[in-house]
Amino acid sequence: MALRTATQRRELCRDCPIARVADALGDPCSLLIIRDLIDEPRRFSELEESLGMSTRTLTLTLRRLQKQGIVSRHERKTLPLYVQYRITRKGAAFGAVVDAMRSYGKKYL
Amino acid sequence: MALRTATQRRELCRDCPIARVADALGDPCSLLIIRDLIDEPRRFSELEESLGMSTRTLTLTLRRLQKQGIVSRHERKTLPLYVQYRITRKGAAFGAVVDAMRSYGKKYL
DNA sequence: CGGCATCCTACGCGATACTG
DNA sequence: CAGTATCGCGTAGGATGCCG
Repeated sequence: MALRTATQRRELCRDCPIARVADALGDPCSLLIIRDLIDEPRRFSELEESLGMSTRTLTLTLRRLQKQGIVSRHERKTLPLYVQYRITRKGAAFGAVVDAMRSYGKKYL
Repeated sequence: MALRTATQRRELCRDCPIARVADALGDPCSLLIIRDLIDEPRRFSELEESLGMSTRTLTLTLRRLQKQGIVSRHERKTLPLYVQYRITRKGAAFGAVVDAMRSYGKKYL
C-alpha cells in the first residue's frame, strides 16, 4: 500500500468514496474473486485454481471479504467437506465496477 | 500481488480484461492519482500532499502511468521548475471506472 | 521545485507440512 | 476437500540526503 499509516489511510478514506473502495478491495486479487463469484458460486479449490494463488492468501482474502460482507461462506458437512463461497448483495453491487473495468480493459488494454 | 509470478500473471491477464485493468492499476494509489488528474492537472508536489505518499513511490508510480500512456508530463523550464501532470485520453477513459467506484463507495462504504 | 540514489525494514506471500 | 501453522525470502515502499 502506498499510503503511509493505517490511520492516515483512514483519513484519506473518510472523505473519498473512491479511496474507500480502493481500500476495501485492498489488492487486485480481491477483485478477481469478486468477478468469479458474481459469475457463479465457487468452491475453495476452484478459486484456488482459477486465480493461481496460495491457500494462505486465498484464505486470508476470503476471510477479509467475509468480514466486509462482500462474500458469504456456505458449508455442507459431508465428507469430504464441501464449501461454497457466494457473492452477497453488497458484493454483487460491485458488478457495475467490474463491468466498467471489463469495458475499459477490452478497449484499451 | 497475489499472483504467483509475472509470467503467470500475464497468463491470467491474457484472457481477462478485468485482470488486465487490475494489473494496469497495479496498486490502489494509481487509482487515486487518476482520480485527481481527471479532476484537473496537478503538480508533483500537489499529488504528493494530496495522497500523502513518499516522493519515491510517487515518482515510480507516475513513471509507470506515463509508460502506460495514462498520464503525461509537461515541464515548464522556469526556475524553480514547474511540472504538471495531465491525464491522457486513454487515462480519462478510466472515468467510467472511477465513477462506478465512487457510486459504490457512497452507497455501501 | 521536482526529482533520483541509497539504505533499510516491515511484511506480503509462496512453499511446505499437518489436521478434521 | 478445506483449511491452519510455521518458516523464510523478496520486495514494496518510507526515510534521508543530494542535485539541476
